[in-house]
Amino acid sequence: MTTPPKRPLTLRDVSEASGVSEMTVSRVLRNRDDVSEASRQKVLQAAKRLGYVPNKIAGALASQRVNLVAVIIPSMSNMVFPEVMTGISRTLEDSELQPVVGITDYLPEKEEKVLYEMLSWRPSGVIIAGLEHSDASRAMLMASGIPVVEIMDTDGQPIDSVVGISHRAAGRKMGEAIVEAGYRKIAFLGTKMPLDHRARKRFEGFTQALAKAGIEVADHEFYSGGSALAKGREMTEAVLSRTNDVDFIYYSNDMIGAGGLLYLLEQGIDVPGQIGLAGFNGVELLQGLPKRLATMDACRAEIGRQAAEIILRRSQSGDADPSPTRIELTPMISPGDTLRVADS
Amino acid sequence: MTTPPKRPLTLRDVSEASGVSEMTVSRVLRNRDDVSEASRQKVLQAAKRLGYVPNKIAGALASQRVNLVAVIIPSMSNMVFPEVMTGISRTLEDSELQPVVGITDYLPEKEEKVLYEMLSWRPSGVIIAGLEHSDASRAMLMASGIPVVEIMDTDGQPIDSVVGISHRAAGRKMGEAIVEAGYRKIAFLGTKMPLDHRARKRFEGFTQALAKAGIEVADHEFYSGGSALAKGREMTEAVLSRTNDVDFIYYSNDMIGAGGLLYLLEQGIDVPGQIGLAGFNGVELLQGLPKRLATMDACRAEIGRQAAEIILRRSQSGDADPSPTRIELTPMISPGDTLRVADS
DNA sequence: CTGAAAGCGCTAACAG
DNA sequence: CTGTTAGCGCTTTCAG
Repeated sequence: MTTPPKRPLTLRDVSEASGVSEMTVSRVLRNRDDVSEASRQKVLQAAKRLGYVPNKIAGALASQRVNLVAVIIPSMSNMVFPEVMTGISRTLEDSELQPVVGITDYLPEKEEKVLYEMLSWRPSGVIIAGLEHSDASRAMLMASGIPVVEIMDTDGQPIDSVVGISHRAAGRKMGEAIVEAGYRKIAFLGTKMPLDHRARKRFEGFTQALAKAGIEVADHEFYSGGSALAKGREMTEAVLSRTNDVDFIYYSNDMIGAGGLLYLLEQGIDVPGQIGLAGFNGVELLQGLPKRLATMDACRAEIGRQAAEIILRRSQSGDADPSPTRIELTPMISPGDTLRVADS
Repeated sequence: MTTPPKRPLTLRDVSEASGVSEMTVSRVLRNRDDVSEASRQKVLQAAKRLGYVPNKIAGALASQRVNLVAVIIPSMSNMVFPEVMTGISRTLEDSELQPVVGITDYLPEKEEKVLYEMLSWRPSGVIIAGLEHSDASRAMLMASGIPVVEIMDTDGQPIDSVVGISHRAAGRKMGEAIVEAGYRKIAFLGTKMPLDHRARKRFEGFTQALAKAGIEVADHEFYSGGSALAKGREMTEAVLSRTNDVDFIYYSNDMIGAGGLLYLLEQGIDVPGQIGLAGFNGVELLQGLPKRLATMDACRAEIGRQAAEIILRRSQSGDADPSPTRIELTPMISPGDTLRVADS
């Protein structure tokens, strides 16, 4: 609160201002209880008066401890990862650990770069989306010697721990439900993202389920970029004008599904009587649509929570090379109003 | 790539493995060009072989330079800040600087905590949303001695630089356009967020514009939490059932506006003939709705871009106490399909 | 309960 | 172009 300093304040400044040794100042500022109340007050007062903010860089170097958790995700603009983040933040909130986010845009090279950058800060753990990484990334993670939790997906070989759902199974399950409900001419609309492995796996599981019932995907279309809602609309129109008698459309995410739903209702098409619809994710947005789109909850917040929990546990309990954790959550179908209930 | 080390690797390890001095290794790893090609190759090879990742903690402490930009925003789940982030990331992308995000949930205490946390890492600059901060936060920012850019809002006294729009003017402008278009019984629906100062300022500007035309807000309602789309729907229904002959609804954000639009269309109400609508933000989502909601672009990406630009400029050019920058962008109204064009 | 000494792993600033 | 010498600001450790 005195005159703005050119040089940031140090412990020494607080020490001098309070007449207490640097060491004791350090103790007070770290909330250790082996300090007399008198010293504590003197220090706290001086620190506040000066506007001292500790230098974590120095602290971290000296203590070899960094209370940061690197969270590496593909995107922040599609509703799914923000929810994962919420789960992570909530559980880390009242611990020492703090999440730091890196975005990869679904690009392996960028993932590698971001990972390198993050690891160079020596975080206490890494939470990273997906099981597919470049060799270099895998090597870095293995060499880092810190807990690694791969999230979202369980279809593959984890490096260390993993928390997620089987997207293959999710796609299969939805495919089965659709077939069971009696739909037969089924189209698929999704993202043109060769690097979105989870969407791909859902598609694989889906076609597999149809195949088992002797059905082939009647039509499909992939998009990239632009407003997902608008794309869902356009693609739905395109498919319907191209292929006759489509009676179901499976969308790879809720947002394009919502676009399709709006389009069909506008056209006066009976949903789910004439055409059934389903998406994926269980986004909150769906609550506000004219009809609730059938979907499947991807357990996003829960995945975040559990992943953070693992890092937390490990960073506390000595971290004595515990065995990797594997958590596979089971997403449920919400039929909403756009998927006929199977007669049974 | 050798056996996983218990202790993280250091420069010294690379030095020994490559037979080059620590100092030269350091130079190579920082891409300095005052190293012979021979040494460079030896070092690079050894580093890659060992899987060495530099320790930025130590580097930062030694060099007194941290290439991090603290970005402090209220939320990540409402479409507006992710876009700001995109603007920031894009312009920082090919520089040394890296954004690190902190979330405040619109809570001043949390802002204070996050800010303290961030500043303790001694970043190269701070980009922070809004002009309203606790005294302690302002003090920290002023004492930090690093460039500070307050974003989104220009209605107030900045600490240092500022990039944004006048939300008061934005509300006023929309109010004027609505009145000019001939609407007279006007309702307002918004968030119940005493701490969302920008929404409040828009509301103030809005009522002010109406007042100038001798009009009072006919009805209003505020919500908090839940799916914005669903809330927009509910609130719109509530207002219409409570107040007769409302001919315009101004929503404090596009998401609830979209909910209202869907509801009105479902009810077979003529938009904008019988009731006009407008939101705020210019979110991409609107492209997929049955009608394009009238809105006003908040210039989110541009704000992010310019803010980052300021930090970048300052951190490069010696940072010789340059005068604060002030950038006020001017948002334009997009009438879309839900605001009658003024007869003129 | 308090303090002194010795680094943490790296880079600035010099000297070769 | 390369190496040496001092720290960066804090915490650990060990004596009081």
